[in-house]
Amino acid sequence: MVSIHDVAKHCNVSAATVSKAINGRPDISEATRERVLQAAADLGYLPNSAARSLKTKRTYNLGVLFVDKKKSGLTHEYFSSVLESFKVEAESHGYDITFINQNIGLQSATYLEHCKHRNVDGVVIACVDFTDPQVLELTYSDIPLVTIDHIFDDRMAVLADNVTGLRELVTYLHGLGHRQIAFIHGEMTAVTRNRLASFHKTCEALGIVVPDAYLRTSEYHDIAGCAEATRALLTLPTPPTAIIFPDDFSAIGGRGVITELGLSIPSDISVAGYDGIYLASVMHPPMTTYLQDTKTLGKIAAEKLIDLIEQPKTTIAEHIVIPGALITGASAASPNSIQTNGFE
Amino acid sequence: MVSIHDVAKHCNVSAATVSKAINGRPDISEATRERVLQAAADLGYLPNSAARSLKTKRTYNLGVLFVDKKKSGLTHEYFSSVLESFKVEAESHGYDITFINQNIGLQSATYLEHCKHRNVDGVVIACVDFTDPQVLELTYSDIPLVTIDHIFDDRMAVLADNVTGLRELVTYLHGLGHRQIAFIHGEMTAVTRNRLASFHKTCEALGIVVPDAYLRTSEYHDIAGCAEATRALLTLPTPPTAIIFPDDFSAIGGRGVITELGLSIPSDISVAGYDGIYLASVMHPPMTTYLQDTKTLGKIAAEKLIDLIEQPKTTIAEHIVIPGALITGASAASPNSIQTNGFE
DNA sequence: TTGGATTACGAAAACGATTAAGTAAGCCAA
DNA sequence: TTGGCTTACTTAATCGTTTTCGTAATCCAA
Repeated sequence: MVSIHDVAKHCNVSAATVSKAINGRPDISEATRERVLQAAADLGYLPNSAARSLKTKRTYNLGVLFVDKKKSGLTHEYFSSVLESFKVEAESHGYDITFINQNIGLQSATYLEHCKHRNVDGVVIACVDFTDPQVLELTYSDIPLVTIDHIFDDRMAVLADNVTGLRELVTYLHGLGHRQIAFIHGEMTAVTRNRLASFHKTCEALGIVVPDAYLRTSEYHDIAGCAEATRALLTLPTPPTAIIFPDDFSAIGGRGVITELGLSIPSDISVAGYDGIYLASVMHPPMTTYLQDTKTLGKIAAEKLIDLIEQPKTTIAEHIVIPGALITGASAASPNSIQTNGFE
Repeated sequence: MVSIHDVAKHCNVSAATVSKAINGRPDISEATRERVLQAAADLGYLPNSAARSLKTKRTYNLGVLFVDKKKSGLTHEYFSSVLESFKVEAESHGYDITFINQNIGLQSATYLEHCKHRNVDGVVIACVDFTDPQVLELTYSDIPLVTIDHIFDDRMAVLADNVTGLRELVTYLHGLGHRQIAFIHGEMTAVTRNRLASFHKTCEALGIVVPDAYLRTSEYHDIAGCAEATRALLTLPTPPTAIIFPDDFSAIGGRGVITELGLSIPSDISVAGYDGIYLASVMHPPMTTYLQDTKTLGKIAAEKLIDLIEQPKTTIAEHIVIPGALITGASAASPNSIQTNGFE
């Protein structure tokens, strides 16, 4: 391990001078700066991040907190896509990414304790159970923080545009001729509330009547749950002609039940998902869905978090909504006469 | 920030005593240990990892290096699944995970330099281009290291059992009656060489003749490439009755072409993938594939890496092969007479 | 020539921990 | 009573940086 002192000795200067040269400080002559930098390169000097952050209180490490109900972890397609983009952006600003967990060494700790122990400069929170006391503790702390798809009053938040998403989906289905639209929504979170409100508002505006039985809950990413909810909808006296699922992934369950009951998509029933994950585009027929712009979501989250860290005075906590895009796949089409005759 | 000195003052002992109490050192009385621990808890003391690792040269951080050709990053389903399991295991041993990149702050650096700068205790390498000079530099260093699905002579390696995988797939297809089996394999890596060798060996043992035209290359995870290769196979004078794709994901491309040409799976042609990702099970018809045990792969990789770190003297670099399992989906069936009549 | 700026550097303290070495107190045996 | 062990601490150095402050040298204006 070659330290700053080795470089100093090699140049006949003090360690302080080396530090200044490396960090681009002004009170040093151009000649010595070059001499020092050359020596550092020759000796293979690398700054020790532990020593540096012990002094400066800055680690250039960003914590990532992600815990979903289904324990998908990194295999969650929507999240891993957001995270990948977050990571790329963070790295371009000189930050590294580390995962937050509930350990300090072999002892268990809260998320906040873990963050303090590791001295992360900031934290991004996504997809967690936002009612978890440990998550709340973290959001009440003074660590710079960005939440994804959730708003904590005065905290920075980056959100997918769920209101527009549901409006566009419903409007599109309505345009195809559907008047009996069911909505299987995820468990009650901020995201779900927005989607649900937008669903109702859009239906009302379009004059679509939504029977209570057309609304069902099934956890996000829960294939079995979505299958069950779909089965319930299809066995109603007047089943819907179109179903909107909680997300593309759980749609697998819903579509499975439809096929199993001998119905075909979209001639017998139309379906739509949410998220626009890759999977949705390769299903047969491809999913009509609302694409969430995960790339932008992750990038903006990183940018904003770094703003909070580097310009705390002038950065105000915003709630940034990232637009998505309607993807019209063949899973939705005009309802046939048999399907619609019992209604309207 | 409450430090060890604050706790010391609060207990009227020295900082050294606090450190010993916290770290379970023997030369301290049970009474003071308890007093110190209580005070630490009361004051909300948390050890500062930067200070600690500056002294001890141990960070309890594990670096993860993953860069695939397609820049999938975390969205790579196979890898993210391995990593998730790696992460869970590492955390249970008190280690955190951090990603390795080519930056030190805003300056660019090699992977090795990044590791040294951050003082990671060990590194896991997966899916990278193992001919990349920077990856080689890393493997020639003295950092504890585990590679996944690749062998660097004297380094620890954890590998999926590609030999058994291909043997089982070929044997299964042969058992269904196939004698014209094509293999679209990925770019030439250690993994590919193993699969290819096993493919040839098994075919030979079963008396299957493999025309050169039945072997094609298409990069892993490359849907378009796999589509093209499949198209080439299907336009041969005597097309194969079964095709093995590089992986489940790129199989999407191959299956697309088959459908596009008006053929149906498996009545006209059988297909098999590799990996056993979730996607494979939800395709219609579900993929016959070889499931890689990503969970075990990740877990063992973490265990072995930690062994290397904690018991360097007694841990020998092994090449551990993790068995997978044949998944028989409806994408493969007995070839019909039309398909086979031109041959055998 | 004097003295106030400016420039370029060094000395030393500090960050928060760990740990080798030193020591005071207590105990016990001879 | 003496001296050798233990036990339970403390002292002080150290890890590799950063940063404040001090200072010698140079310059320039009066």
